[in-house]
Amino acid sequence: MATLKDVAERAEVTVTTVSRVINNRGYISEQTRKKVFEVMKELNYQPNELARSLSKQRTNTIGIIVPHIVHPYFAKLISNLENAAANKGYKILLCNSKAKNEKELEYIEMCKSNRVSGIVLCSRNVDAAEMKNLEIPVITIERNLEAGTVGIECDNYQGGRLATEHLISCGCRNLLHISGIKNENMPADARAEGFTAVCGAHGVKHKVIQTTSRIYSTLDYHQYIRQAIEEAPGVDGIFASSDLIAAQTIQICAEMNIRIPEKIRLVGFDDVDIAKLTTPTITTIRQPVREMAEWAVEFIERSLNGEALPEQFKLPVSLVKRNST
Amino acid sequence: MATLKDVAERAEVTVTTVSRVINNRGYISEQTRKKVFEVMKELNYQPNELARSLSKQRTNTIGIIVPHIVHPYFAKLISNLENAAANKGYKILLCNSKAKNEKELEYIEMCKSNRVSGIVLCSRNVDAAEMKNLEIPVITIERNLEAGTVGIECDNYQGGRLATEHLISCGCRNLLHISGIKNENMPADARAEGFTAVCGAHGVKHKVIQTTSRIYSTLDYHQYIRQAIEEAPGVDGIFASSDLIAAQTIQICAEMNIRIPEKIRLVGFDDVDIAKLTTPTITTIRQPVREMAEWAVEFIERSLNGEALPEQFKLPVSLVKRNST
DNA sequence: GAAAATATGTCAAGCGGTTGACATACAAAA
DNA sequence: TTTTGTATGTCAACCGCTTGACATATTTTC
Repeated sequence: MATLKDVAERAEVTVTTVSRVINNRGYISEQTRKKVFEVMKELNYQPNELARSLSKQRTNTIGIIVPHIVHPYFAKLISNLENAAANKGYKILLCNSKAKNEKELEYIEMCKSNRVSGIVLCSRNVDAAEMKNLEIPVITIERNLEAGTVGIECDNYQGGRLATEHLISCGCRNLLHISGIKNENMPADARAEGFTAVCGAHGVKHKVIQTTSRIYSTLDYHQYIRQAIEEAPGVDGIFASSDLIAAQTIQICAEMNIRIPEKIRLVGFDDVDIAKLTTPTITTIRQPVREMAEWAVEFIERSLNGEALPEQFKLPVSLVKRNST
Repeated sequence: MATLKDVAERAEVTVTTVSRVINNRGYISEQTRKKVFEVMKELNYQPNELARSLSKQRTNTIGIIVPHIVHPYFAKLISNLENAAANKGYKILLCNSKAKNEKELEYIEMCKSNRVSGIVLCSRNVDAAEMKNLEIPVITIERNLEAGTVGIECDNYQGGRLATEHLISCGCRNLLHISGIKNENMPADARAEGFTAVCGAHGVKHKVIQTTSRIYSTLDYHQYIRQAIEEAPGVDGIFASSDLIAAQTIQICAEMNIRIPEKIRLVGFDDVDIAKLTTPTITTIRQPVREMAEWAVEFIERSLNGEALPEQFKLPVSLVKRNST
């Protein structure tokens, strides 16, 4: 492959001049600039980003660590992060931790080795202590981590409230909340709190059920949902902690011959594509994923500029009414 | 951050020795090795991959270019590619071309600048000529490209045949195929050919309908599917060219009060998660995505070793029976 | 006891760009 | 006429690591 030097020789200038053209520094005549660009095209030259990064001591790479890629929420998140990053000239190093602690750590090391500008951590929490001497900004999304990282999350509590209030306003009086993973100290736990609070305030019968991390790793909640419904006779409203769970709930209800929304009303969470692909479509709480992604990239940039960052950054959610309620 | 030199000084050896330890080259006593590792841990040292790559002239990075990330097929593909890559020590540079030609080209340049070991191109075809002087192995997945790249695809023709034969064996006599993008010369076109061939052989009434790339960019086929069904009265079997289209077909049928599988039997393509999340679940043609991803990585490695590669590599598909037929 | 294997060290070039310091032109402005 | 601004060139260090060449020990092995 052509190098800076090749370009310089061919254009009959010095490497310094070519470098000036590429980096837009110092004085360069329009003529020289043109000539250099011509030669670059001729030689099919592409500056070696490795060398540049090494020299400049920065990479414009953002590492993303997620526990799943096919999970529609993370797919959406990744997509939005890639987009936000690309808009600011960053590229994405994608890591799938498969919700395993050791893989997560490995990937963090990997990101570090590659001198990423920042890490967006969407995977479950490794020991926060591990993060301490990282020397790289870490932004978490919907994860608790504390140790000097920025935590971006949506207003989960409010989301729980909105969903529950909506169910109650639809006439439901016996609610079930199928929640995310137990014992993981996740921001999403607040969804259950919002749920419980509203049910309590309205004096509505309610029950919260939590999945295990074993289920999370396969993303197959069916058996679990069936059991939950069977053990909650008379339920007339379900608040699922993700659209994925909600979609599976629709299937179980179909199997059990329970009509949605006639017999049971259902609200999901996330507002990912799948909420629009089921029959009926899913009423859900919309996470502002695009904004969350944009802020993640923004915070990485700010951190690089030495600006102070918030410990926590919470974005508002909203209810999207569809056909499951 | 700590450097090789720091480690060497602290361990009271030379950088050469440390490098030998890290790269497992030459003679090193167990004692020295241990000492070096200790110091590395002490200093929280991570070798700078940029410098390594620059020096070694190879990166262990694979660029993936897809037209969509949230599309379940690509999400699955990305996930499998990441996994196959990680198993062989490669990392992933993720690029979302949004099905736009210019973005695709940009990303190819970007991959080149970053000296990726290879590019897995799942996006639509840029001008093949652009690929010629790339000096980087390019593997396409389900795309035609010719110009010295390896094309991995599943047996689309056979897939079309399997789906159609299945529908006919279920008793269907009036078939509709809702196909992928028109005028793009994609391997997936063979699905329609298989469909037509089998229908012809059985003397079954049939019709093929093609979507436009405008629809592909939003992934919302609803209107289009509705129109297709309305314009094909008496249809009793639909072969959709993706599970995503099949899922939307289920919704449209529900709206139109057409029961699946009683009135219309439906077969999808891909076998992605969504096929299991709809009601009814979708009978589909399974693409061996894992194998395709593994071969993609394998071919990149072989190319790096100077081994000759096939022009085309076709993998077998299979029918997965679910509840939509 | 000599050859071979093992275990380090020394030195320095190279990977491909970036960048600061400094020199040298020539033009336009004061 | 002197400044100042513009446009390049020259030189070389530096980013952090790899690697080949060569030297020098100490152990093993035959």
